[in-house]
Amino acid sequence: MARRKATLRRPTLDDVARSAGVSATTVSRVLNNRGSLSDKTISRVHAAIRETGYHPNESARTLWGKQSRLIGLIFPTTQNPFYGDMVYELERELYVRGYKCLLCNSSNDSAQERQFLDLLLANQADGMIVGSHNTDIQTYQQPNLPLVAIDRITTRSIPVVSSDNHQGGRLATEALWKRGARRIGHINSIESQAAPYSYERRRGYEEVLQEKGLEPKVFPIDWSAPYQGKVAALDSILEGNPELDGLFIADDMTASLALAMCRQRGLAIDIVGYDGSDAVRKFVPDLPTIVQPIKLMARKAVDVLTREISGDFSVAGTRYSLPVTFLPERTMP
Amino acid sequence: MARRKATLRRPTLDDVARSAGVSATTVSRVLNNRGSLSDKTISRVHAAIRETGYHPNESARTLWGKQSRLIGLIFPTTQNPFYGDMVYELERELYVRGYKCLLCNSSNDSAQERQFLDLLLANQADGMIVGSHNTDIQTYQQPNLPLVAIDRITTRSIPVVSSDNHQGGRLATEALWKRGARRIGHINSIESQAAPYSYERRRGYEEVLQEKGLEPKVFPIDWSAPYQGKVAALDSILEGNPELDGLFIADDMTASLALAMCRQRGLAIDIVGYDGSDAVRKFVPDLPTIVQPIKLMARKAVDVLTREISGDFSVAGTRYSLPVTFLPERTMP
DNA sequence: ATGAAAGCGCTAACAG
DNA sequence: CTGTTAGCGCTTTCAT
Repeated sequence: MARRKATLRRPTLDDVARSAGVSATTVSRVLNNRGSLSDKTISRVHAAIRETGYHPNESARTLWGKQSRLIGLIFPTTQNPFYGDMVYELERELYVRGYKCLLCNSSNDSAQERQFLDLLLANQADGMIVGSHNTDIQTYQQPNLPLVAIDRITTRSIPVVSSDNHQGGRLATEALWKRGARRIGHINSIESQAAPYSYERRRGYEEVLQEKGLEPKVFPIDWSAPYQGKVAALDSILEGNPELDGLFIADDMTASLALAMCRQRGLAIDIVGYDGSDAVRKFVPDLPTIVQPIKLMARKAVDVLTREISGDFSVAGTRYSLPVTFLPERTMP
Repeated sequence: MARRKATLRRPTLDDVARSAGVSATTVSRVLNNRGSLSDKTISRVHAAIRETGYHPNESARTLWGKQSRLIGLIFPTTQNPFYGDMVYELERELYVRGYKCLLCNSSNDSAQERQFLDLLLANQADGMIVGSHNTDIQTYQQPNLPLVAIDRITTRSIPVVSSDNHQGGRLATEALWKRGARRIGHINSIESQAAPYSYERRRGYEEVLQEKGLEPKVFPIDWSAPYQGKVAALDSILEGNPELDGLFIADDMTASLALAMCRQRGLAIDIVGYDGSDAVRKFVPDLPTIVQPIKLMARKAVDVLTREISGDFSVAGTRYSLPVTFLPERTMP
């Protein structure tokens, strides 16, 4: 069997039509506000709709050939506040444009990611927004598949929306300089786990130091290390470089930890982080950081996606780099 | 028009059938592994599927009467780390059981929430998991609508999964006592914005103080106040009650702010928060807190939901209270 | 072991 | 202004 039990059957157009004493077509017309209808019919149909508790069946609509108005959101995990923010803004932006979101937490696992792709294709998704890690997936190459990448995926032909990482690196470093730091170090992820554009933050940092005639000092750290490991790594940096009076740390998580450590150890090192998610700003308001324009990025991503959906693929391969800002720590009065 | 342009048309069962030289029925059988097929046919169909780049159309399947395997997740916002965690765990748990998630950020707006309900009904969602705020929505009363609430909604007939708020209040207060505090205050939300079960945290707190023969001191705070307002409110509490040496604050966000303020002001007040989301533990590892078992709650919610989906509504109205734990601050070596 | 045909709920030509 | 009819892609009797 498998057929929905009759008792659970939801009312259909026909049910409404019968109840209103008109044809299904007429009901459909009322629902879609198409053609010309008499006021009497309209109100009768509306009454019948309310009576029967009718809800249009989107599957049938989609099947007929319309858009599904379904967008896949593929991100590592909403557990990460940055992605939590991004997914939130994307969903909001898509909602007002009449799209709904299928949430796909890929855990940065390429097998999982591939499964989601199939799933989305099978569900007739009109498009996808991807902020997941894997660059090597062929499936993304499907022609005519509306797709936008957030800060990842360097494949030509896929438009990318990201924050201006280079400018972010510059801003962070300049802020540290302006605030008086002269021995400014930079902590970033180890190469293997670097986001494709992460090195640009570093480039911004190095540029500014060069302009000031200072020596860059870059320290790679394993970002996925457990707490103890991170503390140890930071400790060795701090102890091995007692001259440091400023640190640009390319990730708020690590930056907040470093901030706490410096406090506890009585080190006067000025620290600037990166990301500026809502959570960081609330939980660690005393951490100066570079804020990514998450809302803007979401809006731009949706703009580009909808343009693709409407058949305009001229955006293919374009990269949109959105402006970041420096947010100083909040002072407690 | 409206019809998908021919060039964008995705391959259908018929396309595969033609390419494999069999009937659509046979292809369907291969896909669903039903009936008896010859090995030759099977492999030929598989080849054709690969060749044509075929993906089964879920809309058609759903339309035919099967389940949509779609679950609606209605939560205020994934921007909040607690919901970010919860939504992540729910999605993961549902995924392994073959369900997909439609993400609905309701912003605690009841109009928005109602719209999502319609949307989910229209999209043939098999069920919903709701962690949003509004208790007064009639639509949730739909009979035979598989629905589980997380920590909200007190309507009889809807099963609720929550953490053991009463026990959490007890644990927090007992921890403070054990760590030496004797003048223990409690900060909670003002009544109007209280989550339905939030008062239970307070009850736990009051109980323990009573057992110890101490006087409870409860301070209500506007949780949605902006930074400055919250600082002011906390300040007036701290200044007005200099005898305090312990504070149980029913929300990590406020707790972390209070922690920072006490530090800056040199006040030796032991603070315990509530929630223990992944983000808090990473950003504010030095905040002792009561950890809600988010993963467990997600699993339980999905358990209950799937039971409802399979027609077993005996869980209606049941409340599942899951155990919380006290997590001390991480010490920096 | 395979195919033909009917129908899920909806929409859009085409009539009237 | 409204109804009739066909068909979207798929699954399943019912034949063969």
